[in-house]
Amino acid sequence: MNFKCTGDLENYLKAKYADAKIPANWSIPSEPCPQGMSGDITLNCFKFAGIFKQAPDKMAQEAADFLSNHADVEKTEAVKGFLNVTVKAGALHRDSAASSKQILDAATVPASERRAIVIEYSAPNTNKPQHLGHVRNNTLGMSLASLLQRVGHNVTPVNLVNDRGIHICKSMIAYQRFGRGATPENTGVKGDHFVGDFYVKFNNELQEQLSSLRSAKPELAKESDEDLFLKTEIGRAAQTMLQDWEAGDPQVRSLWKEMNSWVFAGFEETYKRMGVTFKHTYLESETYQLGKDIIYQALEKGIFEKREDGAILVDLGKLGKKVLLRADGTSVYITQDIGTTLKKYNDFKPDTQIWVVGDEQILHFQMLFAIMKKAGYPWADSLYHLSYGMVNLPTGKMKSREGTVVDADDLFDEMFKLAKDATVERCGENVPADIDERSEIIGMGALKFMLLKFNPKTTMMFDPQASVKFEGDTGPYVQYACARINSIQRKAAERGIVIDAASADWSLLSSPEEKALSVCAFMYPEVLKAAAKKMDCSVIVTYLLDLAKAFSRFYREHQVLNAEDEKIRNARLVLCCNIRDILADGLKTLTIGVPETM
RNA sequence: GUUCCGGUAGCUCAGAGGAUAGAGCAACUGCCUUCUAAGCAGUUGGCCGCAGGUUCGAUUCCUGCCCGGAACGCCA
Repeated sequence: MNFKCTGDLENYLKAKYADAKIPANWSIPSEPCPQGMSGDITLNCFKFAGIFKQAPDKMAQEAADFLSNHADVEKTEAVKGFLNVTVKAGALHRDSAASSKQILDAATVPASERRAIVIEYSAPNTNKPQHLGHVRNNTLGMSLASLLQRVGHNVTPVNLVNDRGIHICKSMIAYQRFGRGATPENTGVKGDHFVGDFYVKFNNELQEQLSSLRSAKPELAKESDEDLFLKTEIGRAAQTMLQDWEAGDPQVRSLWKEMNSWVFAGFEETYKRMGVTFKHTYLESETYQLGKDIIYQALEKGIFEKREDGAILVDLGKLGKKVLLRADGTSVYITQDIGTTLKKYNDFKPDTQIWVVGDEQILHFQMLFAIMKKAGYPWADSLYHLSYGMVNLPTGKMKSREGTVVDADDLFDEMFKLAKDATVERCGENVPADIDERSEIIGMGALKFMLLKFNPKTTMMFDPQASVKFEGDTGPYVQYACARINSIQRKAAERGIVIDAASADWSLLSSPEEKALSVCAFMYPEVLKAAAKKMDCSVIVTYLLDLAKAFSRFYREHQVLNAEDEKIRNARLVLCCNIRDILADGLKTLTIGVPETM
């Protein structure tokens, strides 16, 4: 999308400087004119004066000369290398917010740039329920998948559940000892929490055995918990169970299946509440064997090496050496990732694979990609780790030992309650029938929006106190702008007012607030595409706040339904509905809903 | 020790080789007989970690240093 006047300027410059080397798909980007400057849009001539071998200020002057004679332009003002352009209201709105469809359609990449993308996120362990860290992962993953899909890519979101390993055995051992036939059904406890409680019980018992061990054998007192793990009775029991699991012991497998099924049922509820869906869920228990196969094949080809003790490892040069299989042939963490990566490739033949995983695993993924490359998969170059920072609390890191872990389900409940309280307070006695649905949309919207506000790389601080506020730069602020427009539209319908986009007279909307609103709307396609390119939804969050703010200023200054006359009223109604469409599209892209009223 | 990420307003965070560095929160001041005050307007608040370098121009790029975080497991 472009303004007609700047498009004409482009053609003018191209014709005038016929021998200039103009980049393919070049166009003059229009930016909103900064506060305090006189103009609607700004052309930054520093950016393109070089193409025409002109000094920026001369370029700006030349563009000013051309544009000041353009039918759409009211006035120009060249300041150094910047050109501030005041566009006539009719042309400004016509080229921007006049059609939300045109704006929304422009927010897609050309067919030649569309890719098939597999994006893996969430990747929980099945030994305990999800917490705030997972919520950030889920939110980043689902929003990124949604964004990439929105701009035209073919996206396959997948989950990889870490459903085997020592951590699950810990919960299983504790259940065998302390479970007494309890189930999520007969206790009414959500399945993932139920299993997680036994994980805690295991650790409590382990701590007791560790301290008895340390007091019995003072020479061991200084050794770490990890080093002493196998010296405890319960630690050995867990280890034995893991070996039994790998050996396929039917009883162990049966308990494992049952406890995992409880966890899956619990996760399903959490996912449903967040709106998380996957095209496919991989289980580590089903992919680690493939990883082993790949490793043995590469070993035969001499790509990987076998150490004297039988362990298989690979030399990754700068990244160091990495063990891929232990001496006893059992797999390590990266083994299953090797298998899963190939399986995902075979299943979906993507152009690229993305992993949404925390930044503490940067080296892990560098190694994984290097291993895939070494193993001979040419597509290894297209693999991408979207790493994100941890979530801290005002008190510091979340620590399960100190009980500061913020549980996902609790958090959702809290956000819901806050939204509901706020809504009830506003409604007074007329509590609407859909209060619960509405509160869920607002509460979950506030949470997701807050998590997406930070760019993914940022180690962010989550302040539960501050998060309870739905004022300022929040999801509800943007939802509120939509709800107000919805309300206007409803009232227009009640009064029998027909909104006629085709006959809107845009020249009537010449106030600064109206023009700023349209200029901001104009930016939407570029914002979405830039966000997709950066794989960063915080770009969209910032933009939606800007657009909602522009609307709030407009709303304060101008009457819509009670406008001076019917023509102005109609144009403003069209403008408002189109802004609402963009806001709603942006929120939807972030997987955030919009309540009809607030 | 090596590598990576960060250091911008009291707090949480944007920004970006270019105009006067922004927003929210917090503090203070106004605005609800008018389409929803989850709102709007305003005031206060900045050696953009420090020192060099490149450039017409650096808070942004480069180098060094200081501070904070992370990774460097046959844990996941």
